[in-house]
Amino acid sequence: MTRVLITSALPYVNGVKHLGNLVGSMLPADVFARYQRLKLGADNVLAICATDEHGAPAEIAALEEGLPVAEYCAKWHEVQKRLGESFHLSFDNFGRSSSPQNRELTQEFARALWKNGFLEVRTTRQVYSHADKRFLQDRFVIGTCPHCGYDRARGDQCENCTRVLDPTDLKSPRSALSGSPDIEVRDTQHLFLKQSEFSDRLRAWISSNEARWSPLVTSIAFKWLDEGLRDRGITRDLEWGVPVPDDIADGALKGKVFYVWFDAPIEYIGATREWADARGTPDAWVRWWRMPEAGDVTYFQFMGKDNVPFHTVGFPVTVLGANEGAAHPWKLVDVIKGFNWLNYDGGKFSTSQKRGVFMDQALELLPADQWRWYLMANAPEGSDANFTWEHFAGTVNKDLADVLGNFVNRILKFATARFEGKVPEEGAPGAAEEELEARLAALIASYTDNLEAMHFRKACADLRAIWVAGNEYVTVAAPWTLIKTDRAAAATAVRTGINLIRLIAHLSSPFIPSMSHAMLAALRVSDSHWRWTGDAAAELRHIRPGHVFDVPPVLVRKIEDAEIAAWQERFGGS
RNA sequence: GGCAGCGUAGCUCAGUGGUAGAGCAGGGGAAUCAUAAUCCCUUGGUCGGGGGUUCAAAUCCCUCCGCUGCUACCA
Repeated sequence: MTRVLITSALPYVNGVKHLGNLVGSMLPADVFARYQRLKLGADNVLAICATDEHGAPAEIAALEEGLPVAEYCAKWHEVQKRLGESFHLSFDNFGRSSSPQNRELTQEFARALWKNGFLEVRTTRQVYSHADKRFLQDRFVIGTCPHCGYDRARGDQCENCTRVLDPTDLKSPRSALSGSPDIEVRDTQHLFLKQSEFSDRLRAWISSNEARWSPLVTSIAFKWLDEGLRDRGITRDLEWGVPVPDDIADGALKGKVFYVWFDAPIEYIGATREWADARGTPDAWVRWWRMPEAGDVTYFQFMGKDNVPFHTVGFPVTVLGANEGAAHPWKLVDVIKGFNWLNYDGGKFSTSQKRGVFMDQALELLPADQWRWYLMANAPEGSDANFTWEHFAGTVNKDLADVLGNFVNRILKFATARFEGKVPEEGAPGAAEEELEARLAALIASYTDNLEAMHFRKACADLRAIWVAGNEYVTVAAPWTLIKTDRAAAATAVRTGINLIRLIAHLSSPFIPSMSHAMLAALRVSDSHWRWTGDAAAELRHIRPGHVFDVPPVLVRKIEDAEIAAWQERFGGS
């Protein structure tokens, strides 16, 4: 038996995520997980996500909201978890990087790296603010740019002249948090991960995956390797995070925490442990993550391109370094799927500027499936993609309402009017049905291949072609004409059409699970236990004559021009 | 500044050496079961400009223009 492990890049806990965040990792991970469950069975698939909760941004956002940081994170974790469920994201666990399980694992990884000699203590100089009683990250120090004189330049880069800066370059520096000039440069000690020692191994590993990963992922990874890996600080002078254990460096880093980027990917494992603990099988995580128990697992990671360096360099170094001399090495990722950006009407989605459409707002407008379909059919796979309201409405109306929704409606209404709401038994499949079966077999094969390759746009095009093939069949079979002269032939067309709805509902379920469920419910057919198949002929004979069904309300209502205009107005698109 | 990616039909995008493709929009036809929803056919592009390699270039190389991202303390 083969098993599949899927992780989505962790959304930062800092507020509601926008559609760009959704389509860049969580949504495709869910679609892929749903497909794999249909193929392998739910027990052989594990899909993991979590909120990424540590780091200075969470601390500062909590201050702004007037909440203790732990409460702040708990609150926004719940919000994100609920929104994910509302989007039908079917993660086996949506965890928290601040969990005790992740704390334990992060410390375990750090101890292994320390023991293996891949961590060292270095002294760095950092800005400390007396007023804020904390060390400031470079970008939280502001002052006058020495190059252009801009008086609100940040310590990492001047936004005015774009030059890269060091905080000590700034004239009249002050804290961006309190505005206080009472700051000083202090020595502080940090743990550094010796990434540079892994260059050759990483290059060989990435090269070996070049054929399977996309150019987006490999080109970013090679870029970092070509520029030369630098050792990376993995601790921070913060309160909120996983504490550095005292048994590393003889307690020299007491009171410091690990950098959010060190503990966040470890939460993939942490969230699996949370899952195992919650279901009362605390050892169940081992067979997904430790070799040789996880030898039959293929591990897929989904992420936006900003995350690729951390998943091709940072986390692999953590894993490889901890694995040296280990009896049960950690599972390394097999396939990385990266996404470009989804832009909003020509500009960037922006959390800080509230530009674009956010997950909670989207669901106020339309059901999740409409968004899921649009986003996946136009996923930013090959290059950055662009969201516009007109394109969105056009896609939803044409694909979901006209092609799919109307297909279901026209068959069930006709069958009810002419065959009393039961699957008719007369007639036998003929030329039209054979043609349909052959067409479906070819389309399903292509659809499956594209899902396997995680080519989601192409998979959506195939799925849509399957819906079109359904309409094509109905048009050719024309039961409304046959019913006048050959009731048995009309019955065959109706029976085939109803079975086709069932097959289409199952095939569509990874992308539009709610609509799929509604179709199957109307047919009074169960949506559990169905397995992925290319056997269209058998599927089209599944529902027996005499079976009773319902005509559901319109599956997808069309978006009206007035709504598009109103939404453009409300969200600021053109 | 450096690095990377992109620039293909009105729009959104496939296509990495062998006679330019899909969906939408536009045009024509068929059908009238259905959410006026469908199905078929079809118009439309000197593949950003220029130069080069090749029997052959959207595809490889150079250059210019435009857009985007990254640049290691953003997460």
